[in-house]
Amino acid sequence: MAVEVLHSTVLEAIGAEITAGVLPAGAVLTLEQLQHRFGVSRTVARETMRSLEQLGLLTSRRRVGLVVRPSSDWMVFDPRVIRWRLAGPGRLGQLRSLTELRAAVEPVAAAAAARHAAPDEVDALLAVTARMRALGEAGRLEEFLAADVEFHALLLRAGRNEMFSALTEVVAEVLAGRTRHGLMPSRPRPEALDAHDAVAAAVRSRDPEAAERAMTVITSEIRAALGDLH
Amino acid sequence: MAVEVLHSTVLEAIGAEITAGVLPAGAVLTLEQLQHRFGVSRTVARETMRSLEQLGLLTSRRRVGLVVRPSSDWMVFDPRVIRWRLAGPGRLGQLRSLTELRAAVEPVAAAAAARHAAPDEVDALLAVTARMRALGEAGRLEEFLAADVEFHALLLRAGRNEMFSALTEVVAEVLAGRTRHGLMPSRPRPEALDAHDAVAAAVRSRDPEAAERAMTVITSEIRAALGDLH
DNA sequence: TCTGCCACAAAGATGCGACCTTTGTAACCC
DNA sequence: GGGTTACAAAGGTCGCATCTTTGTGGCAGA
Repeated sequence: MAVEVLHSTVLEAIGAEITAGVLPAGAVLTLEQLQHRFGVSRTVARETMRSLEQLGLLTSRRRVGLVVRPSSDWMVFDPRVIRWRLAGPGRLGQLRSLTELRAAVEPVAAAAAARHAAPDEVDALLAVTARMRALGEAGRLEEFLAADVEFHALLLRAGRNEMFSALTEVVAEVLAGRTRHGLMPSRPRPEALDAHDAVAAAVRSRDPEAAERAMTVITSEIRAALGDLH
Repeated sequence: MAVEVLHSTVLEAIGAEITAGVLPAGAVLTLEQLQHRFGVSRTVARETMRSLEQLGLLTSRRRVGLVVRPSSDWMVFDPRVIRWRLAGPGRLGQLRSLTELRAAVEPVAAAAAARHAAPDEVDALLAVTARMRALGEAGRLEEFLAADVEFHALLLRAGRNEMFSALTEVVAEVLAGRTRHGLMPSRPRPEALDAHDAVAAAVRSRDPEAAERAMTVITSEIRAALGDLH
């Protein structure tokens, strides 16, 4: 029997319920409820509670129980929270927020990459853009997505800023969520492919301003695709 | 006796040690060690482990123990991790990363605020800038810091983007860290005060571009103060 | 001697039930 | 009516027991 995933099972269930709004802010749970509902021991219930507490989804108060916190307190940068929200009803709003964040960070990260990327990172970047073009033109969306994620991950890491690097998972979730929820054209637009090439080229020629501009093209296009008011 | 902070006591201790590098990546702890070292029960040790695991500071593996993870896996957006790192040896590097992040996000957030701020938020923003000026010119750094934090918090929230809002704590930690670690002038520079006023004014007149420009002045000044190469 | 398989033990994962501490609340007294 | 007190509910901590996984060393065979 898969005895070991108990904690994460409960965590996933409750986490999804809270982020989806099934358990609204102010709702109260108790450890005992968790124990009975999932048939787990107090130990597991407590660990789950701690996890949820860390994610800002609830607070535990003596004599009261586990109180669900308002969404403004959630740790929205946590990949799990992002995944839950992208899977729930607030999907579009979440995608919009994340896209706006990307639009802010990625151009600056691209500029940083142009300054700090190591030679092998530049090579990798160029290789990925070539792969993206091939896969994109072939209409192999699944693999294109993977290459796209790799491109942005490489770029974020190349900037030598741990905060930017940490956004890799966020960007990956956004890209995957966009594809999964049918917000992508059946075939990547040539302009998008060109823009990715331009970013890689700017990084190779160590031109931060050009990298920033090229990345802005990508992000603003995505914003437009989401129907952002701008 | 304050019996209830056990969990957070252990968490703070181990978290600080890992982020400070006292416990390097690959170091191994066991639950039993934690129990003995802090005189706590297995329950508390386990909850602490889960917390640290969530923060990406370690992973637990059967038959091995609790293995410290490399810094690239840490959840560097978590306020606790940020605080620990700002208190440890990596302080300056951390401050630089965070500042670069702010430089990327805050101008865009300011533009968003100019688009979406509610009237009472505009009022609050103007009130805070006035307060900042008064406190700054009076040299009351402690209270100035609080007002500064409030200014940026208001602005980030006014943009109606939960991801930006979530960075409030990050910015607060940076500002507090800067003051605490003596990286602030004994009296805020007039240019900085003017720039804050300009941001608030741009938000009031609903001018996103002006807000973005004014905020860029603030962030690039801070970057310069940190000796960033740009 | 080298290779591969197996048994053992270490350490986490889960479960139980007990007792302690805090704190909301309602009954009670002035 | 207001303040005080006693009760109980729910989390906080503890210790121990059992189960499961998995690294490792030893033994056997080639």
